[in-house]
Amino acid sequence: MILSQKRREKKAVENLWRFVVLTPLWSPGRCFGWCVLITLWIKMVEYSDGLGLSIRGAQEEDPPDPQLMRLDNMLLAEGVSGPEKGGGAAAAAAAAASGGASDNSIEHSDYRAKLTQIRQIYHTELEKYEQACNEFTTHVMNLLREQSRTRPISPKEIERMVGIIHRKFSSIQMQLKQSTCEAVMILRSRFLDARRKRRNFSKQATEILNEYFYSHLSNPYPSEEAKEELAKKCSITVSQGVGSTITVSQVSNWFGNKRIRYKKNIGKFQEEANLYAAKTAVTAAHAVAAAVQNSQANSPTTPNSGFQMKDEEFQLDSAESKNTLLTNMFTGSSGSFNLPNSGDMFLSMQSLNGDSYQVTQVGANVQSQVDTLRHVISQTAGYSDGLGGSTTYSPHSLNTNGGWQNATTTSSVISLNEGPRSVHSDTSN
DNA sequence: ACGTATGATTGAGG
DNA sequence: CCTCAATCATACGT
Repeated sequence: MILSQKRREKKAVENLWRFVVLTPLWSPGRCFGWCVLITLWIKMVEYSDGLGLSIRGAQEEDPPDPQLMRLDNMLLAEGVSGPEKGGGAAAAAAAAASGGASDNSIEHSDYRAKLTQIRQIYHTELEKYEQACNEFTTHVMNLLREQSRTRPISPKEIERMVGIIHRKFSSIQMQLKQSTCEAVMILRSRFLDARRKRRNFSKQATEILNEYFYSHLSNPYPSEEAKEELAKKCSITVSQGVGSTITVSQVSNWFGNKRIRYKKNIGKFQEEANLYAAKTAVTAAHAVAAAVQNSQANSPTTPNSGFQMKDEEFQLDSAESKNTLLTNMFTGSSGSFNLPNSGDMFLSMQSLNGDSYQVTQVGANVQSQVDTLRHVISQTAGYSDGLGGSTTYSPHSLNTNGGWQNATTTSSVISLNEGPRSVHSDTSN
């Protein structure tokens, strides 16, 4: 019941929004229309007065309209009708006051720009109305003066006319203020309700986040610092996108969604996992290659014939080719990955269909790099090394086995618990 | 136009 | 506060 009502309200607001957006707020046509109306009306009053008729009562004093006060207050609060500081500083202040100070500044700059636009329109229109009011007043005064030659016109009558005109114009002003208020409210709802303007993160940002996720698949709970760093990295790398700074809470949201969705069906994400594992593997491979070359200088017995992997080779589209590539890479089909067996490791490789396994023995002298490479092999994630990541945030739901997900996975996860020392690959240094 | 992907929100539970 | 789970609302690809 409550929910449906909520939805109805939402719909109503949406409809209102649509209406207002589709209706030009301060169209010249509207202004002109009002002016024409007023002219006609004044002429009518004039005429009726000339005939000695009275088409309206003479209530002179307006009590201060509470609604107008409200509108004024709101406009003042929003920084629309405030003192005119250059560049809409009041609007900026309003924007800063309404949200986090410097959190998503780019969004707010957009908001500010729109607000200043509204503000400008408001002020120009207000000025125009003022001017029109004055013009009308003088015009009517002239008319009355002319009429005073033919008939006596009391000062009270003039005063009354002026009062009428001013009232009329103030009602128009109220219209303007109302429209402005509506526009501001809509602007707020559009810009401050993040849900309404959901934007996908940039490719690079998701890449970074995915990279972190898949390289910390065993415990994808970034600490606060890690989140901050990720957020920073994402917003830095997003140089070309139309400003989407990613906040820490967005990173949290992202990881929350990712965990849930990854867990929901791992199969769907295997390809992605492979991809990102490959990516980290490539970077690690470069490091390994460098290490190999270094070691080659020391020990010339190490062959280095075929390990000239380029990044572009991983830009293949089909998962199969990626997988074969990886397989080749690790089975050493090019006859290259023969490092001195300083640290023995048995890595099992699960191909994408999950049936055929290839076991290859890889020895590496760089433990951390091997740990990175491990993710290529265990794309379904080593949930088993829960004791990794000593600094990572430990969630409440982390069970004693160390896995962040319950044992509901259907896939045959190959656990490779290589030891207590699980160095998390940290590509960011 | 429709289905999927995805960021954000909500509410429960700790 | 956090996370998870469900859900919403929009983006985006077809």
